[in-house]
Amino acid sequence: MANENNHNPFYQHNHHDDELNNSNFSFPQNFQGFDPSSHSTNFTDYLHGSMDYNTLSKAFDLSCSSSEMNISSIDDNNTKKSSVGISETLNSSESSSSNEAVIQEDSTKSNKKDKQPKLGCEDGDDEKSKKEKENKTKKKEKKPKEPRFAFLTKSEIDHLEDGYRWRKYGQKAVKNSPYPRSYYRCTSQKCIVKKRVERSYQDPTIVMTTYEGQHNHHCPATLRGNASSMLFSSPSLFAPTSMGLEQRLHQDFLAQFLPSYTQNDIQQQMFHQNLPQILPHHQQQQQQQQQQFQHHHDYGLLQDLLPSSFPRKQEP
DNA sequence: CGCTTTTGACCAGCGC
DNA sequence: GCGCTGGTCAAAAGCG
Repeated sequence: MANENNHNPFYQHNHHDDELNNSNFSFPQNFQGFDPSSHSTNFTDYLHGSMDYNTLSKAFDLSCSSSEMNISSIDDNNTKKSSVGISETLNSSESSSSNEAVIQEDSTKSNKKDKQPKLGCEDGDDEKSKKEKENKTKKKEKKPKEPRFAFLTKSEIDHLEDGYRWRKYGQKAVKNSPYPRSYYRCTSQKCIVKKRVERSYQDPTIVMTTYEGQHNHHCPATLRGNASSMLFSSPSLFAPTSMGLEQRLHQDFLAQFLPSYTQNDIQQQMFHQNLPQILPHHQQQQQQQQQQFQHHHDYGLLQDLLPSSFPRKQEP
């Protein structure tokens, strides 16, 4: 890979800029569970902050047929980078033809693993062989992956409130990390959105939240005018331009927001301004969370995770 | 009682 | 084919 930023573990620039989705970034090396050497990701999947997925989807105009952003589309046929690539978003097959219908939301086909109940435990070889046959036939149908967004959040709380209700359905130990990864599913009926939460083992103050899929319902806490949507409604960022996505993110998102907002600032805005009014039953929890957010403006660590060319917060 | 969390088992995909 | 790992299931336990 041609890379003019080899010195920076975070940044991988792809010079083949004819497709937006070639703007690849890797995860910081210090984030376990996302080995940057094997999991490349699009920067658009890797926004810093704690916006919920739908907000982002809207903000990025990430409708399934969006021809503009082409966010995180990676051809499943020719990537196969790893089994866990955080940004390996589906979009099987059609990518050669470009900008259209990029991120397909093929959840109907997808859930082959959601699943065969393993009812009636092992009735013998017949059952087993049946299952094996079924599995073989199913193996050929590749499960399209939902688009994913990952967030780094500096917080002492693993499971951050985002307005949706989640049910934890699994937890796994992360290789080489003392911190487990938790798996959550949206509790809303028929909503297939999932999220994973894990903590960096090198900087335990950083929580990585990965959203997968799109909510098919409104946020239980209808976040009117919340900070996240305000932040992401920047016309300059989301208006179609001839500028590459990476550049736009670079110039607009980071230049506008990061220098003036630490991640904690953003989160605190969200929680302070919106959620307590909308989620009275969660108020106590919110307040507890707010208290646990650190109020310092230690931006250094996050800066370290950013590409070296990104604008930096000015020291006073 | 209903919902959520915990946790061991299971499954699928990938690399060797 | 085998082993490893990530992801998911589902029974049991916990909780309000």
